[in-house]
Amino acid sequence: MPAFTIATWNVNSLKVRLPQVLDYMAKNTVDVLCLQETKMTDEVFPEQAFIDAGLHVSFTGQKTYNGVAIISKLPQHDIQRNLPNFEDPQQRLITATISGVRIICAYIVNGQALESEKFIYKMNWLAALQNYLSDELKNHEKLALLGDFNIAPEDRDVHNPEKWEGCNLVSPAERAAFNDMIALGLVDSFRLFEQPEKSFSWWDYRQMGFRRNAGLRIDHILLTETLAKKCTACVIDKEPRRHEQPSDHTPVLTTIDI
DNA sequence: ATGGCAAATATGATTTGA
Repeated sequence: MPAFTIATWNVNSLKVRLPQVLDYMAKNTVDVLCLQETKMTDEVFPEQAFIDAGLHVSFTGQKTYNGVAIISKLPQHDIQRNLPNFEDPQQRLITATISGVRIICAYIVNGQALESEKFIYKMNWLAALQNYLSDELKNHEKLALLGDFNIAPEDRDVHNPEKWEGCNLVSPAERAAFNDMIALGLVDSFRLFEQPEKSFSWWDYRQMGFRRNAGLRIDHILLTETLAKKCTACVIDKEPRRHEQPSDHTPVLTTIDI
């Protein structure tokens, strides 16, 4: 059974990070890379750069904010942009089938603060995602949801849980939404394996967050039981975060025998 | 208690992110 590695990376502007993404695909055995926060319209998306590198790509974006893309070594089928059940000007989701695996790439809403309009939007968006997942699972036994969830599922996913208690990204309502996805039968692939203490996928640019390991684990790869059974590894690759001019997020990679 | 960094838009200061 060949190894199939899928990854997620919030690049915080693909314009700035394109060389790093191309370099990453060239130097790593990644079959599928889901990107978030491309921050560009489809008209200016660097599609040709990926094609020239022998890669397949699908994307949906907008000016300044949001935007998602899927990069893959093999062709993509049945590409779907946005949540079909949720009218949304913000470009936050793209789905494709690659090597028989349904890949959902999501940039879940940040939410800003619990009392804000943006938090209401976050919870509504999560409810629509839950419905969408429920539908997709009816048709796809092999499904993976990858992305920036903007949710730290447990206190051990937070560098300083006392200080963060009840805040946006860790609140009970958000964690309940995360657990609703688990209740659909999805598995957090990171927790299938022994992991180092204080493993995070995002670090604040300020106050030397990365050097102090003051981070959060908010980027996740969830798998259906069928894929989880054949999952052999999940790692956070901190190397790109050490790069000059890094994204504030670093890639998470999950390997499955398919 | 506050802002601190980075990117985009715009070309100075504001918004957003998490």
